[in-house]
Amino acid sequence: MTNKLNKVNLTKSEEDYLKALFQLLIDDGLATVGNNQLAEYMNVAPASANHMVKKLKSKGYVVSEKYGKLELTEEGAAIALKLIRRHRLWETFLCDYLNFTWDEVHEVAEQLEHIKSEKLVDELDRFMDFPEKDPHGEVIPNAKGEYAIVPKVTLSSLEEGMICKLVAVNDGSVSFLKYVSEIGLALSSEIKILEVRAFDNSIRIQYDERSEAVTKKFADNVFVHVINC
Amino acid sequence: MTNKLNKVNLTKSEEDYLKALFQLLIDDGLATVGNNQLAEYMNVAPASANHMVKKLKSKGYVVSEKYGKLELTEEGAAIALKLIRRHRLWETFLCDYLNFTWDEVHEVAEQLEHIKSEKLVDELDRFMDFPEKDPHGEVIPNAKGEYAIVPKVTLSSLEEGMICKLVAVNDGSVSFLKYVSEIGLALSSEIKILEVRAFDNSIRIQYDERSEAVTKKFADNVFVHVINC
DNA sequence: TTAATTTGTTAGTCATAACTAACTTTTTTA
DNA sequence: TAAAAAAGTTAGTTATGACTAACAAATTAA
Repeated sequence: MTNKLNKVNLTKSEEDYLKALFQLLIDDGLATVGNNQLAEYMNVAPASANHMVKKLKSKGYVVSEKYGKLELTEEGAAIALKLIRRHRLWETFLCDYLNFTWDEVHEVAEQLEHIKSEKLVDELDRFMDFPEKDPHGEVIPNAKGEYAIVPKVTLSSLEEGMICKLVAVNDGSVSFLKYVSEIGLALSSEIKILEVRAFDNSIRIQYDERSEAVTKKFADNVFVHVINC
Repeated sequence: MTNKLNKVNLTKSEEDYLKALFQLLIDDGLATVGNNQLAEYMNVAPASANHMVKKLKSKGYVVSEKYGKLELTEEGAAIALKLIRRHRLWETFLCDYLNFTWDEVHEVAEQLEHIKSEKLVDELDRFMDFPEKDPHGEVIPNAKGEYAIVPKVTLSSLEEGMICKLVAVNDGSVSFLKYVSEIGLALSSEIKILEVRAFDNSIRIQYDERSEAVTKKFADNVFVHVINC
């Protein structure tokens, strides 16, 4: 009630930051997100992100202590979810009705998601008969911001031929994290299971333009969303 | 060729000004447009318009002498036409597919027309099977910026029951212009012909919430686009 | 044709949102 | 645990596009 006025007319930038923070925190399943991480994700200098975080804190969308990690308030998360809903609905529209390909939609949807009109997006949703997933397989939140959380599964639980997306990595083991980045894996990497060796449960995966064999222990600590099976 | 780089990435504001100037010059059929007129149309202070005009001149979209009237270059007009095309296509889409009403479309189309993607608008055009007019009866320019110019007719040439839009007034007679504004008529006013009196050719017109009787001489100097007959 | 009005311009300010550079705090690691 | 590295912050600059206030030129009217 007190911050109803604040909600009106967020700038495109404010919206982008809230969405980015949401993606880092919830969608990519990271436990903590810091200022520099947000800056890197947004492709801006740390000072720029810091400035915006201050602003979003003063407006009640972000919470953090000085030198501490960032969190979204309920209001902040609600806005981010609204943007994600719009983004995914537009992507679906572009692919299904306007002959856009998988790789062309993102840039345009990034612009379309900022159009201010509740009616526009809800009518678009109705026009397409309330699709549940976007062209990348991501779940589209409904008008209330509700969406089915696709449970994260470990890479080790998949079978040959399945395709998945890396959404998180377990624990704070430095050597493990180093290993992950050294072999070129990153959040959002798309991974295909080429082969599961029965005798030791090691698996051969393909991602980007390379393939790599990893142990079960490694795969136990990699969380993915299944895209295709 | 030399200003190909300039063409890339106009800001939303630059686009808005070019479109406004086009509307004033060509669409509304005014002979000359000055800085303050542009400012008023854009709802900004004269200084703001002046500043932007300078910028657009330096980029080769506008031509004018100091203290002189404003004109668009071919490049400037082409950009304006592109925006008008986008605007009218989106308005058509909103009305025909997303259940928007006549009066709801404008504000949203104002936002949508700035989305940067040639493919988006051309595919939208194809999806709707290349509509020729928008919901307000305005002609939609094609992908090359070509459009049929609806000839301007005088108010005096219309018959009872016809509805039209005021798009221009003739000559520079001050008393006439004062008369026009004193009875509450303005550019874009929507006028219905209530009655044409045969004995002196005077006509009774209705617009906004009022009706007024005007002489043939008056009606000879008012140019309109016919909306409905 | 001079005075008044309108129109156009310039100068300086403000907010947004980016930047670099310098600095402080926290975390890591040697 | 002390030094190095990483992470976060602050201060000051830049560009865009608004604004007001003051002023100059052009047009209109007395």
